[in-house]
Amino acid sequence: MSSVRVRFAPSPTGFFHIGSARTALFNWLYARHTGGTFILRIEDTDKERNSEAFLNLIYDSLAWLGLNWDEGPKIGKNGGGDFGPYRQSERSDIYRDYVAKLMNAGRAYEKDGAIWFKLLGERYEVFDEHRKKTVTKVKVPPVVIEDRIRGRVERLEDEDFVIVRSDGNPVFHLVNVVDDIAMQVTHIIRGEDHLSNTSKHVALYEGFGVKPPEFAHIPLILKQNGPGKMSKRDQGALIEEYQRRGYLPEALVNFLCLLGWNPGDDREKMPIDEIVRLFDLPGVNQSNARFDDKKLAHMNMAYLLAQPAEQFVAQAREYFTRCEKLIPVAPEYFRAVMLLCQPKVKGLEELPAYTAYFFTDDFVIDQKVRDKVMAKGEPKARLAELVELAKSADFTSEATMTEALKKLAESKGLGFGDYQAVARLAVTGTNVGPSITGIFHVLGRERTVRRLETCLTGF
RNA sequence: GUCCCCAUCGUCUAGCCCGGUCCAGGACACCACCCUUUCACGGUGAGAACCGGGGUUCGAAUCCCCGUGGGGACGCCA
Repeated sequence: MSSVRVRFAPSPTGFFHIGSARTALFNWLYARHTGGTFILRIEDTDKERNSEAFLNLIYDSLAWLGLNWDEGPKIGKNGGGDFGPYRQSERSDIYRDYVAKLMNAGRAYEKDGAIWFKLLGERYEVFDEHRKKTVTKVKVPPVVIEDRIRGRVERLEDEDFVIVRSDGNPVFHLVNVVDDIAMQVTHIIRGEDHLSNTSKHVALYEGFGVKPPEFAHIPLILKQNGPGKMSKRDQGALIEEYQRRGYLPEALVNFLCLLGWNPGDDREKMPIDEIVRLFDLPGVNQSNARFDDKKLAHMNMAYLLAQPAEQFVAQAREYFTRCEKLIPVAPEYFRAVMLLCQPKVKGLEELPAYTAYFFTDDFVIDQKVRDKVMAKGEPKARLAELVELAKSADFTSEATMTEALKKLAESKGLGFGDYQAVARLAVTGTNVGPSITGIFHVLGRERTVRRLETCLTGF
């Protein structure tokens, strides 16, 4: 195990979204790539907005994405570690000690009931037009941030800032830095929105007399439509939504890592082991990336298509169960239906509607399609021929059905196409779906005959 | 308003660090054609970009400066 220690430090104050997931992912990838340690730390110092439900959502989402943590709150196989507790709400004593250190060193003072971090330098007052008030500034040299992705960044941090609120609770900047020191974090990989906080953090490290860790500020994910970064309120922003809709986590992870990182060549679909092997900080981009749900859907389809048969069936079953669409049928029948449709759908969420007619005779008939099919050729005659065929044909496999239907068409001097549309309408009610002979085979003789006859009778 | 970051097809991006092999490559999306049993998948092809202006250089997508545009931060939120 290398000495690299990275952390993902979410706060349970809202839904877990794409941006957080990618920050977690990049940290996880870096830890796995370097053989280091991935720490999960819960930044729950905002008592007003914390919720246990959001906390559980973080655990669930990370687990679903496969981002296991080595140290952190102990959940299942994850967690534990020598630097706990890993919830900031349980670390008050530690913060108190560190604040005392600053006080003793003359680097913190009390004002208005709060504790402020003290910058070293000559003080002067100035009126801030934007904030409409007079503020005390300190003459200090700019803070230098050596960022692994941005390079050298300079920023002036010239005002004292609050580190402990008047209610006694420490603020983000303080606890973030204290915990990173206490947990011996070596690399801080976080969103670029934190870049301007970093000058405060570097000042605090200096105040504690500790060399800051490596910083790596990754680009932000921009919302698909409209301006600005993606937030939890945006369309498609929530991880739980993808989970609910039956997206494959591998696909989402693969898509996410390509937002702001690339392997340096044209490869896109890669197994996670390969991504771990290739991922490194120099490969991370500097510019923000716009979220594209079409590309994600495509990635999901690619993964679905490549799924081994039994795994796909299991996933389909789980999805049907979860959204209460599972109709009690023989497992072999369910399996046959799913495998017939696997190459046809873009996602698991399409499956229930796409396969509905396999599970009920009372399926919806698309009237537009019906009118169209019935208006062309001699659908009634074809239907009658199909009924006879279905009564006698060999339903053993899709191939035997195809053979039988081809033979019928040939004997009438017609083509496969002359039967396909009307047959499909009769047994499925639509004009889209898998191979019609595949449907016959899966449906079996009894159902096929019944549906063809019903349609014929309905003329 | 101040400060910080960024800038290649509509989108994600390769190329940029180490200037010439780039009249800029791939993927998604879009369009056409092929395959075909409908719809997809797949295959082939088309259209589509170096933000603008200055410099440096024999030569710049690549280096420098300015402008513009995009993003972020300016809380006793995280």
